[in-house]
Amino acid sequence: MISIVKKALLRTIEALKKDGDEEALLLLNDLGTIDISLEVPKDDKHGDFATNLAMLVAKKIKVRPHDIAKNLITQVLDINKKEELIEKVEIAGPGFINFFIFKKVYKDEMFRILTKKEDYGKSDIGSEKKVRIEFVSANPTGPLHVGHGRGAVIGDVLSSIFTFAGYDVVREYYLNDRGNQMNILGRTAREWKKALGQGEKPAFLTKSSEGESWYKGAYMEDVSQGIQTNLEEEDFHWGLAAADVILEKIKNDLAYFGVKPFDAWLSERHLYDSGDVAEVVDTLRKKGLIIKKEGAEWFLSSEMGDDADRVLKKSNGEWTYLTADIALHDFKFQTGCDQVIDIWGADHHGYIARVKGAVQALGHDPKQMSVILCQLVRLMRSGEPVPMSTRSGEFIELRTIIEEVGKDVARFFFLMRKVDAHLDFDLDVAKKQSMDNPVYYIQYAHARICNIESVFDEEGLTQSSLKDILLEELSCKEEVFLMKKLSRFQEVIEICVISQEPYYLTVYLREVAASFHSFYRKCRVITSDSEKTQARFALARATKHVLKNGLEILGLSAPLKM
RNA sequence: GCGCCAGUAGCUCAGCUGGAUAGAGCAACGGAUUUCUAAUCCGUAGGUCCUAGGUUCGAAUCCUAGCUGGCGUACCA
Repeated sequence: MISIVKKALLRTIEALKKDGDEEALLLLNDLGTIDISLEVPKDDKHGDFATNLAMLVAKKIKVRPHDIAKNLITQVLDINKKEELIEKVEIAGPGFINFFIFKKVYKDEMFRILTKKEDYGKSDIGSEKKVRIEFVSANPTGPLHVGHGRGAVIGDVLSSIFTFAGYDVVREYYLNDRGNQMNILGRTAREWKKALGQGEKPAFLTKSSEGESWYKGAYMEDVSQGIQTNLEEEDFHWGLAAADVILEKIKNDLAYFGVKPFDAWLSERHLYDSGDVAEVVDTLRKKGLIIKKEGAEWFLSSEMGDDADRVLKKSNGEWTYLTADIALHDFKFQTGCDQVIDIWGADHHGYIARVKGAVQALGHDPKQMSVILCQLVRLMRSGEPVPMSTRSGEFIELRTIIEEVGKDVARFFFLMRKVDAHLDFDLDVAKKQSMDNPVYYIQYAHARICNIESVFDEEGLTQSSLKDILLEELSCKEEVFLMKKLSRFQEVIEICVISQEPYYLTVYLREVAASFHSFYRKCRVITSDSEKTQARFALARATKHVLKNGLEILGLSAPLKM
């Protein structure tokens, strides 16, 4: 929708260029550097779209904005009048250009919705492009908790949005399945097994264990029961066995949360076994980016924009996690994708510079890699934060939260703030069925439309074909507003892709629902006036498609009844 | 010390790349239901946009300094 107007503007500028107008040429040159911005004004007196183009250009070429705007709009009108797109253009305020679109354009868009249905809003901005999105990647040493939930939903929804926008998306999960934590996990599991054999709890739970690490969570009891490994086996094998059990649980919890299945499970252990790690270290060494110092091997990441060098190989001969992460990202780029997106918790932000530095050092374009940092989540109950720590085992599982408030509410809570905003997950609010909980508001709009449809059928009515629906029947403020709102769906999807931020879709769906509820109260759909009924019914059904497509992307149910 | 995120209505937060009179929900107050679902709608009230400077036609938005809160800054994972 918005792109149609933008194209009209660009065509106008092209036409100006052909006229050889000197001023226009200057303008055109500047437009190379200025991105044409078209916004939907808050006040509809300012038209359907507005641009501040003239003011931006005026600044550069020192001509009065008003003159530039005037020049532009005569051309715009000339060129676009016959297309029945732009009805009127005005100059307002300090130099805004306001565009008024023919109402028919919105009606056409409504018909497009009714024709395309579940495909409406799909975009081709991602066609021929491949993107890898890594998310969750929680260590297989414990169940998912609330913080993982946010990353899981953001990654899941972002993947869906990219898919909807035409991208070839690989959803991936990276598994830290080696290293010391596997030993600790294995040791913990075996102690549990031993203790349970004697009908006791393991000793490390009660006595203070100086210098020894354990996973103290109660879940380890169940985990160890699911393991059939011989007690004589070493810690690491116990660790792998335990990790398998835990990973199974993680997968179950993710499915329960409505996260679509992952396309790729990447294993840290595999990166070592395949020789990938040795290879990237070798490459970096050949480039002179690895030095020995204080008994360890350091990656000179400070030469690649990081603020310090980082250890790859510790003085005890073990590799750090960063080393495998470098190999991991090298692998991602080797698969030939256009974009690599990682979703991490905000507590990992110090990691970005060193991984990007390594990516660059290995000859890839760091601009093709982006890291989305999810700010941390604070779980609140009765106005108090609930304390959490994975190691000590004091935390609330994601599954518990979903059981308590429901999948839709839990997902929506994570989606209703921007990813970089701190989030308080208030359990008391989540359980209320009020406007603190807007997921119901959106779903209710959908359910209402479904109900209208069944009444429509019960009354024995049949839908007219689209060409017989009269635009004039949709003329009140609420109807027009809703039509305009619906027509922005695809644009919103594209904004979500560009900003890598699913949040805008939730805001948009809430606006669609609000526009619908206002329309519903003001305009009765099924009446004795059959032409009005047909027109309004078409509008309601179009609304349903947009709501349903949006809810589907967010992984929320679209109930027929509430 | 350094870095990241934040500070906007009583509460929770929007405010997109600098734009027109700073918005929404909750809470408060007043109204709407013989009607396709009131989990709804309409209205009223509510503001030192943390502070101080700066940039310009124009700043909640950008820059600088400071204050407050959260997180990070490991040869942890």
